[in-house]
Amino acid sequence: MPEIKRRTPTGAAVLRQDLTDSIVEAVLDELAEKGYQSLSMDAVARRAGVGKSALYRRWPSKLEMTVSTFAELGVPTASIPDTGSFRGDLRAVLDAVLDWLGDPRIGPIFTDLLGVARTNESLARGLTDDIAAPRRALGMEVLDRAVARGEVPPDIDRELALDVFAAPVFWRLHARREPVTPEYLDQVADLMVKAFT
Amino acid sequence: MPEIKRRTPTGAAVLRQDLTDSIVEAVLDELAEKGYQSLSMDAVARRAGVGKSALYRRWPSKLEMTVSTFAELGVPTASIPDTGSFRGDLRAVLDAVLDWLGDPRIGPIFTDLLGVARTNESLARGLTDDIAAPRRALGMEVLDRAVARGEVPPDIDRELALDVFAAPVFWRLHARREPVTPEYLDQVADLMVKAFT
DNA sequence: ACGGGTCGGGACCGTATCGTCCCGACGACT
DNA sequence: AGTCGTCGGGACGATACGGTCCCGACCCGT
Repeated sequence: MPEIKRRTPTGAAVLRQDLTDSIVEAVLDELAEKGYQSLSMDAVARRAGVGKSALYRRWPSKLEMTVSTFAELGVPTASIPDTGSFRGDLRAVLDAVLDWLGDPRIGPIFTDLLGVARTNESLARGLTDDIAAPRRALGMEVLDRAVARGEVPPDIDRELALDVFAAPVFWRLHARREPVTPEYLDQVADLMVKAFT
Repeated sequence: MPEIKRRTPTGAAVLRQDLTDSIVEAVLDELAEKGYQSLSMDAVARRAGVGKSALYRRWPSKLEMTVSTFAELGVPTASIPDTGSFRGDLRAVLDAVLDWLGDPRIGPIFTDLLGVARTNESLARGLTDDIAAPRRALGMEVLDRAVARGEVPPDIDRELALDVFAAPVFWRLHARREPVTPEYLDQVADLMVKAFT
């Protein structure tokens, strides 16, 4: 008696977007749980409920799959609304940073990939170009507005300013592993306003 | 004709310190080059010029070897000298941070282990207790002195202050992968003085 | 003099992983 | 109606790695 193969109808002569989506989700979940190095292609396929072939039809390797998957997390960067004051804008920036780095998937993945990027140039470039750059652009707008309002001197070092905005949140969250509260962000905002105006 | 074994005289009934030392160096080198996950016990043994047995005579596993090795990097924490002013002390703190995080071996290893610590509680505790805590204590002294001098209000949030001291250096160096210059530290110090006094 | 523990070296085992290949079933486009 | 490329599934190969074990050589303290 032959083995009965029971399987739902599938596929056509084109990559199915819904499968691509669920693979991407599976990659992010695995990445968040295990980290890049411990992420296994079999586990991703299992989690996504697809065959391993489906993975290799889309990406040539684990690395390219990871990079391109994570890079898409960089896309949804909404502009920071003009709150009318530097203090208000800055606080909104900090919230946005926390939304991102504090996300239970994104934060850990980012921290993990930071370590991997060290020995992987293409991943490092992905982080810088696809992730960091668009976000820094948002902060830059805020600084420009503050200067235009006359709240901040025009000669400040913008790069430095962006560094000190984001760095404490990351540091506290993922290096010190302590929670970041709204009160913490309030304090950071107060400090920065004092430092930059 | 039997194989001729040529080997320098070795060992006695006690662990040889010189071997332990060269193993530790090999671990740090491998860690800096490959990261924890890609560090192989065979590679460490080869690099140190010892047998793999020598490793397992000293530590029960790769993880314990790594943690205890890296923890020793936390030892040499010289106190920050009293420069007479908050600005001066703070600048010295920033230099110390850069000395540590900017070290070509320590910085990369730290960044790497940050990612690994995420899924490894004992390594996370090692980082916090053996590495972070003693260093934060140094910064705390500086804050105490500044308060005693009357340069800084006594009610500031010390934890927050320490965060914003160290975070920018790490962020710039290992997240953004941009160099940190003395001028950069000068600017950070200026900002912090303005923010905290 | 001797025994216990270390030395380098290497064989070995179990396991995990990436990536390839093949299969029968299937569906959209020509 | 046919063709082409996808679908899940699984077998497979090659490789690498952590950890264990054993060996003969060696030396220090007793």
